[in-house]
Amino acid sequence: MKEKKEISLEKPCSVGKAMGIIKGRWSFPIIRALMQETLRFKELERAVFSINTRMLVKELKELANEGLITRKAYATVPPTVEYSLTEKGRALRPVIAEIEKWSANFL
Amino acid sequence: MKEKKEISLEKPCSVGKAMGIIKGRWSFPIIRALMQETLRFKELERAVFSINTRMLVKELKELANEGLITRKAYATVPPTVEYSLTEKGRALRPVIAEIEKWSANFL
DNA sequence: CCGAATCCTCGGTGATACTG
DNA sequence: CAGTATCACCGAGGATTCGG
Repeated sequence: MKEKKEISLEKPCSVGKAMGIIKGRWSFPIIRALMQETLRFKELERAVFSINTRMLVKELKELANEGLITRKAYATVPPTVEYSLTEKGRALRPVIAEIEKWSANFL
Repeated sequence: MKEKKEISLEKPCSVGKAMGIIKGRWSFPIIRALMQETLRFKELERAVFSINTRMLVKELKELANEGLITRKAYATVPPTVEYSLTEKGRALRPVIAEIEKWSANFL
């Protein structure tokens, strides 16, 4: 199923694979929003400015698939679903920190 | 000129702008190749595995435009063009380092 | 050797309406 | 509230050829 292309993005230097995961337009914004606290779907939709439902769903699914976030659904009415970062996801904090540092210095 | 869309990618958190620069599929591979040494066009084409001419030209232009790399042409025959990182470009080293660290731990 | 110029494909993204 | 379902678009990316 899916059978992604998985051509060698470059030398075997691991950065390529990582970028393959966090390359999306919304990956970092979402991760960043969850970095502070667990959020529900609607809260995320508001927190990540200008994203729409479809993209949010899609990204959340991908991120969950990569093991960066956890989806927890409660059988309440109305439904409640909470998203939070996994260890793997939280481990991206230093990466984001470095990017922000770079942005601050050169942008 | 150009007048990029520049809609607010997310909250004003700077990560968005940075990602806008390094999001391309080839940005990091190229930067990484140049991190070690100055390279000529053809050398780059070989160093960045599986890239093609057009993409290399395009990316180099964009990166030069963003001030990440420097293009230096010599009027020799045959022509010689060397690309090297600027300060701004080299400053991405810690970012890449963090990504590699993350990759090593979680991929 | 170093690109510029074309043509084309495909997936990421967006808007909107609908459902459990 | 938390998604699914469709339709449509645009630009990044690729293959190839041509020029200085």
